[in-house]
Amino acid sequence: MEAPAPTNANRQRSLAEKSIQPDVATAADVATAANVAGPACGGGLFAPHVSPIGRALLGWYRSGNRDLPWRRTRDPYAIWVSEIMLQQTRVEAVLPYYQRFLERFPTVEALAAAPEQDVLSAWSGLGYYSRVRNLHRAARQVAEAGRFPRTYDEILALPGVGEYTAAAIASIAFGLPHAVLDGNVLRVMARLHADFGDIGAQATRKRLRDQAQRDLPHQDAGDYNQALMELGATVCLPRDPRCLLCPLSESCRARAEGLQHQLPTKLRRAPMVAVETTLLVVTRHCAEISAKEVLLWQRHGSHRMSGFWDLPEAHMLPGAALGATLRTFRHSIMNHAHRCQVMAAQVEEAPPGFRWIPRSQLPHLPLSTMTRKALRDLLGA
DNA sequence: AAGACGGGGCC
DNA sequence: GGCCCAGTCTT
Repeated sequence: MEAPAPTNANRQRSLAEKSIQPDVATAADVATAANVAGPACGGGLFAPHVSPIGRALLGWYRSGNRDLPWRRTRDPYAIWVSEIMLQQTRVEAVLPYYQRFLERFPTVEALAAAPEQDVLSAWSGLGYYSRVRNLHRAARQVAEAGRFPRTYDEILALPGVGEYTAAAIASIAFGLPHAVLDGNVLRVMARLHADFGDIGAQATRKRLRDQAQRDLPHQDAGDYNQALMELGATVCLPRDPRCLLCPLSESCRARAEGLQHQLPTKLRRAPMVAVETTLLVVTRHCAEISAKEVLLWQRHGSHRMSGFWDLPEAHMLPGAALGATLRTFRHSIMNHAHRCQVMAAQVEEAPPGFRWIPRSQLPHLPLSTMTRKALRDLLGA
């Protein structure tokens, strides 16, 4: 019982928002409308109508789900942070970052007040760094406004918050009846309804979102959404659907026809591009501070990974004296497969745009993972 | 509608 | 090496 029953005010607000929902009226809508119209029903004396699928899903979810830190809070800020981190990122990858980030920036005001470099540094390694820049911007907006947005439309208006995240925050933090549509829900819905449409196409996504919305129990929107995602993450797996463990197997059309392995349909995909990269580790010993320094440059502007520090590539320092090859490694970024060669090098002085960074500073800087790999030996103790 | 945007884990 | 992941924003 971690989630308190939605208040009557919540239900009123939900109804008011129905107009922005593209779905058609369903039995669940009618049931909710009846509850709001009638006397307040405390303690679930008059249980609203819940579809068989919604009931099965909630029963399964509540009988045991993963104990995740963002499921232990009702703080909209904490839930918001978790949802941004979880965009295109696995739960296991998020866990170590989430706790640390919230300890460092425990409130939206703390995040708003923090310098950009600190925020980037706390996100460093998680990827998709525009997420954290938008999160930071949004935190400043919220702090400025003095209140956290409380409707789907207000939440959606925050930078970095799209339809998925707005529905997730609205339902999980505020109990509003908005179905989420993420990769998990897409897969579960495509199988459940044996829908062979390309899940990258808008028409298919709208169809599947409507299906998810149709079975959403308006009193338990947050748990329903999390149950659907939990099902996709632990049972309705991409390659190996565990239909024998699935609470929806009786209702699943793909399962009935033995098509679960052929769904969902995904069409487009960018071809990989091979890239040869030579990174230079240029060091010097600074007598003044009696420390080893390394030559780095910082990305600026609206380009990718703005604010991050990088090693120079060989073509950036045509005058450098190249030394030994320190190591080689592979690193893939999106559809670019880098083969990286790390070489020692020397320069007379730092060229324009470059700075000498003391080795002790490295752990506190925003560094891409490719740079971390190249600097492994200098980053260690 | 198509591209860009990180990184890691799995086969 | 390809696929997938609690997506969003910009052309």
